Amino acid sequence: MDTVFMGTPEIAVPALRALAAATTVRQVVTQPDRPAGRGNKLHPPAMKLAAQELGIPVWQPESLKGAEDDKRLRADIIVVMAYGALLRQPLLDRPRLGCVNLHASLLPRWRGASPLQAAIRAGDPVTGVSVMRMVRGLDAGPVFLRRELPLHPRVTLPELHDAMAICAAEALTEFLRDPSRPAVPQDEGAVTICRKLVDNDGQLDFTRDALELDRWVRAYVPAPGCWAMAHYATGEPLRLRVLAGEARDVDAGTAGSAHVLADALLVGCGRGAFAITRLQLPGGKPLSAADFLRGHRAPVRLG
RNA sequence: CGCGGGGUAGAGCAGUCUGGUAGCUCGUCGGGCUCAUAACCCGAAGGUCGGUGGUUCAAAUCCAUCCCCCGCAA
Repeated sequence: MDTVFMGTPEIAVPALRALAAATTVRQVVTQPDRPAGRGNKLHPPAMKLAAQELGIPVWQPESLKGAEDDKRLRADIIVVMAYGALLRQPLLDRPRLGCVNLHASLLPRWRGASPLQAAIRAGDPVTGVSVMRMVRGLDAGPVFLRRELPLHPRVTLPELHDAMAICAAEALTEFLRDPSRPAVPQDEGAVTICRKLVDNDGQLDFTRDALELDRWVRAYVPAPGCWAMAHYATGEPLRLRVLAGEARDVDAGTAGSAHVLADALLVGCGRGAFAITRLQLPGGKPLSAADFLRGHRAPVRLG
């Protein structure tokens, strides 16, 4: 069977390997090299490097507009995961067995751009991968199969990311055993949406329950990252990046009031207290709270 | 040439503007106190101040250049 894989970031790489193991991948389509990082140098997407390693031709079109007839997209199935652009109807209609999307949630829960973060932040006990037929509309197609992935109580985004990448590869392998299987429409009444996250989504609100802060930090590290303004008795406030922490069942006063512990910066919350155990200052490296408190004065309030 | 922050003892920092004996907190080591301790007291070791060149009687500090780290924007 001839296939085409479309995807861009690291999380989709194992799925490409799974596809290459089960079919003949004629073409990998990924986003063009983009200026990124310090100095705005061009960086190739992770998928490009993986495809080159596998000896698969790479195509990086700026746009797929009018590319429906391109012979590089000739395939029995096109598999898409985190490609980074919408596919138009003529392309969706083209492959004999259709276009198949791998999505990192148990649809219809968490349609959209940040399903991993959404699952951790919501405290979902289980998430997973959905394999679906692509249709017009955001992650709205009928689902061929789901593969579950339990969420450990203290899981962080990078851990879930890596597990999800493997899970997606396994789900794709399972799907390829019978690509003609029936697909079940999603329950539109159960749809939840997670939009693309921006920097402001990471500003911690200490009037919330400490348990939510706990999930919030685990869900957003390292991107978009959680942060809070640190206010001092004197001087300018600083923006603190909060890299790790945990809810503690102690009384730490009003929401936002800060206290120095041996191993943490304890902040009062709307309910309970949140212990920041790892953080980063502007321009600095990540520090344990203990290291931070050694060389810096302690803030009196966060928020 | 996208914007900005930083490199000083094992760790985290101050000192740099205004050149003139290398400092703070913690850790480490030794000793003391204690039923005991991450507590407290006394003492010690540990740094070519990121590299190179320049200015100067004198450079962590001023100038030039290079290397490395971090954040933002994309």
